[in-house]
Amino acid sequence: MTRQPVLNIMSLRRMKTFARASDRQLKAILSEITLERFERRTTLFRQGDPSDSLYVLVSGVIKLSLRTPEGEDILVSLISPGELFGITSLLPGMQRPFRSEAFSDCWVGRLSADTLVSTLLGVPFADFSALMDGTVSRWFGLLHRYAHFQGLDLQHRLAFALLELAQKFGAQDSRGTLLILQLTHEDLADLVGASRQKVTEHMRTLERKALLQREGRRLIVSTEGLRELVQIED
Amino acid sequence: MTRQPVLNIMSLRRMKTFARASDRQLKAILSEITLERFERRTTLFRQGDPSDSLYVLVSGVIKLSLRTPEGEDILVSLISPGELFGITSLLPGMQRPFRSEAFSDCWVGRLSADTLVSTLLGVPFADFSALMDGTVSRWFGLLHRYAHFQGLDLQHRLAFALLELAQKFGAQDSRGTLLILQLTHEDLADLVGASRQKVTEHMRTLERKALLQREGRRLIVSTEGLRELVQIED
DNA sequence: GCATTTGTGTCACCTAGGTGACACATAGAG
DNA sequence: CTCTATGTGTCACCTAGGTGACACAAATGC
Repeated sequence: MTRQPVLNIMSLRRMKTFARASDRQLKAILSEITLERFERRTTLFRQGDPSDSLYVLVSGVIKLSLRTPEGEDILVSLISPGELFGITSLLPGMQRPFRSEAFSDCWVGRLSADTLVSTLLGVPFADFSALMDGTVSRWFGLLHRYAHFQGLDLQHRLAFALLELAQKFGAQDSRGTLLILQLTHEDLADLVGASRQKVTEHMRTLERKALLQREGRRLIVSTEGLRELVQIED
Repeated sequence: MTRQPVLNIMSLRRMKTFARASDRQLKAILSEITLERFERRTTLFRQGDPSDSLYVLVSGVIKLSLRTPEGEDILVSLISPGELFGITSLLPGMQRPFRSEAFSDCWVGRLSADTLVSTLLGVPFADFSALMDGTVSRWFGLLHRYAHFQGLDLQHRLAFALLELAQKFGAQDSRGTLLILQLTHEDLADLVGASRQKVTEHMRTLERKALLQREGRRLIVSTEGLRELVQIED
């Protein structure tokens, strides 16, 4: 087993996140970081774990990935030394969206998101976290969507997109969820990354399956039906 | 033209981002928000504009989209009332990554990211912004990558991925940029969303085009060459 | 109200890329 | 040094989905 690396003020300051911090702040942070070693191929956390702590990669490479219900693997990102990861811990009450595994032998520092934020900004974590939630969490949501879309066929991408839209722009209606939005098939195509024609075709088959009806150009979707469709393999 | 909507403490507090704020904070923010009207199909900002201000959608729907070099449109997100958008203004020195356009007639509040952060958190914007940059900006980068990957063929996705890796894990070498990373074709496939076999094939053609050489299982990429390859249509 | 533009439905055709199968190379483990 | 795992190269085949083309429907402007 390799010797534990030194983690001091100097080495912290070389990392982008800590470049601007004062010696006092870094000292405080250092005292809260736990160094841990992970051998190649061991996992740090898995999808669905509570997102409690934040990690700093000291040495090695970390792989963030996603396992689809179909058993396909999606490599979301490779983390290089100096980067922070496990960032969902900055948002309130999140679960880990990705699996994290040591791509090579790694040394990793672990600290609480709270410590980081309150030390660097001197602000209650809850306030910070709420602001993140109101702003930047959308990026995360979109990232999540795109990553999941990898290797889904059009049918399923469409179903997911419709569910998302129903959630955001849906009004309850006796026949299902009414989308208060005039989307053309072209818009949907741009959203799911497909051609206008194929979207038309698949929308018709969804209609035939009664997961979808139309009233003029307004859509009424059956959220239960769609959810069932996409969760068959979940 | 529709009557200008009222924007007051009550209406702000119904929005997720402002739910926790005090009356004093909201009052301060209100005094800094400028209400603007955008008719359907007009654009608020376009890709590449400086990311100076932050927007709150008061009514209507906003569309965030991306125009690929190939002329394809990618619909990244639809924003519903109450949401903040133009969030890149929270990161230092960003440009707008997406085009923003009124999908229906909209009322939009505009304020500076600085105002929001210093009012809600009472922290210098630069500090906040630096922390965001060190943490959450990765989400943004990934989102950007996935969005751009939409409708690119494997060849180009691979090229982009290799450039990204070269940037992150590359060491300068007489023959090009050496990747200090033992990636299998399977890993690359998981990264670009393709099958192992096709990745092998395309890697070989990249080798034949001399954009890539191998030394055992290490890769040496020609960043210039790859950049040229992907920018042909840029 | 009519004319023009914008959206929908449905073809037939074509190609990028998925899949399975196998031979060969290589690299760790013992 | 050898054996087994894992990775690479390359087939032939198949299918989801892109593309162009056109008819019809529905909005929208005037």
